[in-house]
Amino acid sequence: MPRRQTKNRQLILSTLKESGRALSHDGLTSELDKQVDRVTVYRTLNRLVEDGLTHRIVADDGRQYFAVCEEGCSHDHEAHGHLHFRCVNCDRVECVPGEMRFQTPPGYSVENYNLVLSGTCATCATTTTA
Amino acid sequence: MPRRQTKNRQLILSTLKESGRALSHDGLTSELDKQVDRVTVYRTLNRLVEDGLTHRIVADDGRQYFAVCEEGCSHDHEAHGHLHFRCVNCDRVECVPGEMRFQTPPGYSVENYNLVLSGTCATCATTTTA
DNA sequence: CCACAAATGCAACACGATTGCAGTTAAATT
DNA sequence: AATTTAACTGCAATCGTGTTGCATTTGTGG
Repeated sequence: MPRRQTKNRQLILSTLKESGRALSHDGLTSELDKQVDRVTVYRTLNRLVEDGLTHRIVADDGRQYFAVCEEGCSHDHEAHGHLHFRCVNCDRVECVPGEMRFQTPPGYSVENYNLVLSGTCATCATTTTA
Repeated sequence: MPRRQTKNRQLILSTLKESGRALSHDGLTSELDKQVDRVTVYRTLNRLVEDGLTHRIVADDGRQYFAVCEEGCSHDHEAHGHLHFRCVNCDRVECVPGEMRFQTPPGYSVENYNLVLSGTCATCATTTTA
């Protein structure tokens, strides 16, 4: 039961890669010109995450965003320690440089990170009157 | 249009306080013995967050959890910089001591934090055979 | 005590995400 | 190259979390 190299899989992966940021299903399908079924997109993304080619970010709006794992991404599978920023105005999600330090209580094992900052990005700050 | 001190509000707040951790709507209503309407719980929690008495955590499962603001919680409103840990087994959410350092790109303004680690808590690690 | 707006409860809705299943297709095997 | 088989697709239906509209109830300030 190996994985297949389908058109959709490649299309979705390359779209994510080209975008250079994290896309929601929504944002992804709109870039895909709606040629792929909604469910297929969901399933394909889940497979990509399983395969370690993509990582999943659950943002503070409760939605999932997906981004390709950049080179040198030493973290395994679904676990990613880097920070993300989500603009509440344009809903774009990007990585932000940074690190975090924490002390997990004894006996606890951390398997996944989900670190999302939200606010206004530079583009929206200058564009909007607010 | 001031806020009212209703039975539900006090009940929910005290339940949260007694629990000592962050509860989901689900977990909250089950502790409430189902005497309060679902929607009322949602709305009451949102009000408590607005009033700064409670803070909202969107965990990596996409669900919202609520916890009372402990004393000395200097962060304002909905913004909270502390880390949370969610056990994937029992779904409990707790605060974990720690700090984080990050450099927001110039022009970006951070208004909210959402930092959730997930994994297995000490209790579940010893209880389950896994 | 009374008026008025806040809070409640019910129903209905919105939306993200998943599941079941029949039909399609990549890819391994001969 | 034809065959076979399991992965993948697409459609419909479903689930779960959270919200909204509206009539009714209930605090609370004057």
